[in-house]
Amino acid sequence: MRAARGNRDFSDLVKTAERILDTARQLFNAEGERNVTASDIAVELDMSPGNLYYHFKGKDSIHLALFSQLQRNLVSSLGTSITSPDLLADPDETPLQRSWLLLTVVLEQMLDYRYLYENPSDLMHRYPEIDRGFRRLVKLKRAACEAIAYALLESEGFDPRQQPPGGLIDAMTLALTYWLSYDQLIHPEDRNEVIVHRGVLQLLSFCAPYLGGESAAFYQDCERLYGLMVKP
Amino acid sequence: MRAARGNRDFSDLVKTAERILDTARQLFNAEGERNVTASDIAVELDMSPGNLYYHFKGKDSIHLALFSQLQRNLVSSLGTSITSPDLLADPDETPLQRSWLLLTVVLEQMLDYRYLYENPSDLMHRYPEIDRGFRRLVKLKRAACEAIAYALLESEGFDPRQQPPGGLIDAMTLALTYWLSYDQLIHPEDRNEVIVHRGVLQLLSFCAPYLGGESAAFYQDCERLYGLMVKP
DNA sequence: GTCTATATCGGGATAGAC
DNA sequence: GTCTATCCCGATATAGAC
Repeated sequence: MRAARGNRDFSDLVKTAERILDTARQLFNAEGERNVTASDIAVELDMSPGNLYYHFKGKDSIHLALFSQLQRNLVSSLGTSITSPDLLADPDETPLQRSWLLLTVVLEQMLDYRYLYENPSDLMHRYPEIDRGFRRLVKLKRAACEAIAYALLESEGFDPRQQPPGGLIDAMTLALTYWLSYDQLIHPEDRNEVIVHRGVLQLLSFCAPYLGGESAAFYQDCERLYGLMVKP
Repeated sequence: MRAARGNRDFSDLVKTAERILDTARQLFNAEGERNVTASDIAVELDMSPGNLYYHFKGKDSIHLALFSQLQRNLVSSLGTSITSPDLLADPDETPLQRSWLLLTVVLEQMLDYRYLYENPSDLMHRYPEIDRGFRRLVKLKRAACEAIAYALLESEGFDPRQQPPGGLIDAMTLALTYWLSYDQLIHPEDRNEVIVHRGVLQLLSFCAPYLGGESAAFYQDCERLYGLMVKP
């Protein structure tokens, strides 16, 4: 009985901290980070502000904790595509299909922390750690985009020693950083899945002019889907 | 003498209001909008907070005034490319050269109000007018990008009735909205002119795969310049 | 761990003198 | 038009009881 109680207390501690982070993240996404106060988070959790400060020393430590969550997620998903591109070379899948999957995962991870992408420079200005981390993440994204572009182009007979077309990598990285905000501007009402899907297609479309052959068929399917989704 | 005095007072009024807007804009750009208080602006102008409130009813009205400045500028520069594309058809210039000039002007105008582009959703959340206006501006940019893309592609024999390649217009609009923030992330130390120049080339590069012929030569020059600028 | 109460601070905004 | 003084409020943060 005593042991059980001890376990429960410990798991409660962990669970409370997690619940705080989760609720904070959702509020940030919904209301905009600057408009959410520590008390707002506490209220949403039916919890006193004092109690919240027991777990996290104010919004600052919440932000740092949330950011390292996102960082872990993205490093894990983006990292594999760069460090071990061969590992992903499943013979059952085309490079295009693998890219499609990777980009979908990354955009979905970003979606959970979208508040970070809506006002990046404000948060970067206030938290040097986030500043450094965000820049690192962009570099990581850039490397991943480069890997994807090379994989796609090589699969179409592009000479791997050649420079990729000018601006291609930056175009992809730019879109992989700001797509969520941009699409939200154009289609404020659309559901998240639609936004992610459009983003993936947008990303892949940058390589389209350089593709021909088998992958082109897959891409045609994508574009057809895209067209269907945009119209209504 | 009395008339002169009256004129001076009036021009002082105008000048003070202008000076406030100008200083506020520069502070916003330098420190980040959320980190600049009304007092900060007053201090920078060697002026009391009370006096500032005489001219503008707080940060709110400053923001609205600054935004309509930007809006006027962009509507004027972007508008002509859409409403009267023929007017710009100076026989001495290629469509590529005209596009280059237009995009340079637009990015420079944005640069003066870059704080708006660094944390757009925060400002949009707080000011409904800015929300509506910003979305309108994005639509306007999109229309201008479409006009540019059509002009470039048609000059290369592209069938005007055909749909432009999927994602091309959105790629350009995305870049024309977020380029300044993105390049700042990658090259924090670079001067503004370099950032603008790189942005223009990035924008034009989206149309590059579909170009061949005379304009391609001009574009080659651009890319050479681009390469020179990125290396050091 | 959780609560209530309270202290503190900074920015927004106004009043009234000059 | 401009200044000084002051008020107000909301958000952060802490103290101490339960």
